[in-house]
Amino acid sequence: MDMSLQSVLQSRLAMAAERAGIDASRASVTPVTDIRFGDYQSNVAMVLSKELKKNPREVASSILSYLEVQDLCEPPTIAGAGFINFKVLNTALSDAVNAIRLDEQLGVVMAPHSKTIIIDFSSPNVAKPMHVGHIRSTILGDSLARISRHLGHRVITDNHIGDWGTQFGKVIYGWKHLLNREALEKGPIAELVRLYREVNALEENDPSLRETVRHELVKLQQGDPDNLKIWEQAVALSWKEFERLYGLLDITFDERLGESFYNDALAPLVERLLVDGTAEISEGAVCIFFKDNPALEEKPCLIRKGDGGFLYATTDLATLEYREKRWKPDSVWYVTGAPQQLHFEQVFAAGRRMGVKTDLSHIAFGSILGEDRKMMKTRSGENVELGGLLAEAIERALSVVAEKNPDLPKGEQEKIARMIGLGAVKYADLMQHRLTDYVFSWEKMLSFQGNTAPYLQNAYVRIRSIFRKGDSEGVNVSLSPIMISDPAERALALKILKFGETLHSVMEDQRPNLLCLYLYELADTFHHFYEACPILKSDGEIRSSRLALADLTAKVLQTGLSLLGIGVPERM
RNA sequence: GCACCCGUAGCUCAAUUGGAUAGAGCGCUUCCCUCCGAAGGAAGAGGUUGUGAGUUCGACCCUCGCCGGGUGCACCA
Repeated sequence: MDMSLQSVLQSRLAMAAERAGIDASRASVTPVTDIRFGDYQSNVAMVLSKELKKNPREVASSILSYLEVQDLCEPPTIAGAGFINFKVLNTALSDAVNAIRLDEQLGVVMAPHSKTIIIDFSSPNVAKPMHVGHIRSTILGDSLARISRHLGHRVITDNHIGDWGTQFGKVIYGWKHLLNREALEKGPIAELVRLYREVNALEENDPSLRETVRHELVKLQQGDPDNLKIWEQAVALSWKEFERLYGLLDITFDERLGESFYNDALAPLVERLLVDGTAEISEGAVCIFFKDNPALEEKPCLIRKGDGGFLYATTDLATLEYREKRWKPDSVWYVTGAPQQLHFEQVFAAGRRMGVKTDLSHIAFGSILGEDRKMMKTRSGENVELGGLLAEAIERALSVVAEKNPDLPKGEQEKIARMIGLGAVKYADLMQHRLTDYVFSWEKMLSFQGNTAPYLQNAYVRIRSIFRKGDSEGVNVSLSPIMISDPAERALALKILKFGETLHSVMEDQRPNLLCLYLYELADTFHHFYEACPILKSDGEIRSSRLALADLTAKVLQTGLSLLGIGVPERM
């Protein structure tokens, strides 16, 4: 499968335009906005009429006079201001859907140039629990990685965890004086957090302690063996808990190079930039100024503090250099929240100053809000922990499954509940435009109605149940060629053909919400088909054709959801 | 003060990147289970796309000015 129906029409149109002596490079064909106009439409004539200084309808008609598509559709028409409309023949539509059925990629065309893309996401902090703040980065980053890979790109996912912060002064002091071994084994991160808080409180009461705690941090940074050992254990214990959550979410990383990995590179990097004149000292700090960039003119990028310490940006630049050298990427995507935009503008500008040519993107996203429309927090004002949140999602899903399907064995109910609960959390996040803040609502994300994961999973389950039913009743459920004739079949077939294009449009702006929208429309279109066209109750070729169409729909649903990191159960 | 993001139906959000009469879900009003899962479907009400100009065949989308909300802005990450 190398050409979709849409792209065939597009290239025919381009050929016709060329013969008409018109620049054909921008000839594009898209699905119609309204079924009354046919199946596909093109607005080339209107786009080009401006520069040709001709009437758009005239341009359209001159293109049409050279257009040969009689094997694919009815004679194209000119409508409105100069749209060219296509109504695909049932035979051509049937052929196109049958081709997709036999294609492992379901009609998805590989990206013409495979790129190396590094995706930097999730990045929790050691000795702290993962919380809602990490949800979007983790889910969005994972989905983008899956989609990029599916389109044939070489993807490197890297979890740049915060394993080298100032918090370690407190953690180490606490470890030495206040550690509860038993608690550490039961819940490592909870115990590390307790140590951190307790030391914090002690410092409040006894400011003289502050110096001692700071000294523990300095010792760590200077390589003190005892402190290093404590640090290593804290990192390892934290990783264990992170991995449990990633396992639950079915998310993996190719690399896990945290901030500490770049420690040794920081001092030489700053020195080098000072020597070659990229950076300069200002008010005691080492800065990179951007005098040629009006937006950043007064926003220098600080890479070393007055006291000699390094900053967030320093590590990011060292990381960027390392990645350049090791992977020679075409793109690096940083999946972090919108508030960090200025920071990345500075880092990217500094990177370019250092000669980095790679395409660097900040894949920004909005915040998760509580029902009160303020940043989501617990009642006591703390961050909501991811582990607890996922557990609650599964628990809520389980009670729904147990209620609706009490006959299923307990073990299967739990398995299904995991898919529904985790799918709901992921989908609620991904279905929205990434830049808008979104309001977290259990009720909405777990609803079986509307644009939710459970609704889509249910559409899949419903199709599977047709086959189970057919099997049990001895109906022949073998699949034979799809023959499109009914309007509901046409609509479903056209929607299925749109799958590949949708994935490419997601990549244009890193927006999985377009895939969510597509899958929802697909499920919706299937339900129309399901109402209008009896499947098991029809006979012969029509039944096997409709079964095949339903089966193909299920495959696209399953594949699409898997690209969002969401699984489908066989029943629910 | 400056910069960035966002203002779309009562609520939560879309809109194929400048295309045809701005679409869904929730909620509301009516219908449809002797019929493949009603966990579904059909129909209806609901809009000056914050606001005022501009650009053009055509604007939710692009430009400029306002209004309202959020976030960030030199030694945290």
